[in-house]
Amino acid sequence: METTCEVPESPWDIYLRNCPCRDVLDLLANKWTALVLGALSRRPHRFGELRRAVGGISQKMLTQNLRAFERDGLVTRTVFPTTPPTVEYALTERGASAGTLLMAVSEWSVANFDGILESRKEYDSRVMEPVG
Amino acid sequence: METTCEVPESPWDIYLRNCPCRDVLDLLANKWTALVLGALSRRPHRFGELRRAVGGISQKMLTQNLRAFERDGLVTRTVFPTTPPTVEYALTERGASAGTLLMAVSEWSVANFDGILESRKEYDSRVMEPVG
DNA sequence: CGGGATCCGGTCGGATACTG
DNA sequence: CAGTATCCGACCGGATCCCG
Repeated sequence: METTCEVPESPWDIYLRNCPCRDVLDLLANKWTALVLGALSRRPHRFGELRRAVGGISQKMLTQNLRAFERDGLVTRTVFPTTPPTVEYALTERGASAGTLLMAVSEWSVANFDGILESRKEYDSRVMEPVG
Repeated sequence: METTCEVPESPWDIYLRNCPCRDVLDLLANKWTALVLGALSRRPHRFGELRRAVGGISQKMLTQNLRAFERDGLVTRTVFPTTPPTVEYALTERGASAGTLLMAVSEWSVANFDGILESRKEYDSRVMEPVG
């Protein structure tokens, strides 16, 4: 009874141009993935609830992401036959591990934002000024 | 003289629609970011060397990424006045911490690829078959 | 409420050609 | 070698309308 501890090494090399794993990396490296999985990491959400949690995401993109996540076994979609319909999205075990990883990325973005802003200011003044 | 240990909590909330931190998250959640920073995590690279290390990346995208990384203080760009010119890209401390994070994401993609493929097969047969 | 379908502009990103 | 510049197609993603 272990988790994903026993994956020694796959034959896949993600640095190779046609490695099929790129699909997965592209899914994770998506504009909304980190935020959606991050929100679901806290607790299961209903559709509209999730839409409100992730500020700025459109209904289309949320649907598209959730479908992809469901297909890849990252989230489960449960429909309760109420009126109006209630649909709950929750992370699978696999989705939870991805969520943990990506929440770290989100947190890194927040924690390093101020420093990055300063780097940008310094870079821009270095590149733009001389020519003036 | 501390590193980034003392960042208790920024006033930023990345789940808010107009949070400027989204810029940073978008940079990390880019198609090539994880692979480029991952390659640079091993050791500094010259341009062409890096291009070959990250299979499939075009010269344009590599340049674009490296410029953005340099601007945000993730990599340094060092030019040696040789003929032909030698340019070396290396991670800063900030870039190294981002690289560590993103390498975990790459490794997750590889480690979970097989399981995800099975999920897809099962999902597709469940969704496509019934209608025939 | 939880979507599907469609239209459409903007940007991503590859291919190519040229420079020092 | 290490780029810059340009063209251009693909698709990303928002807005809108509609349905059960």
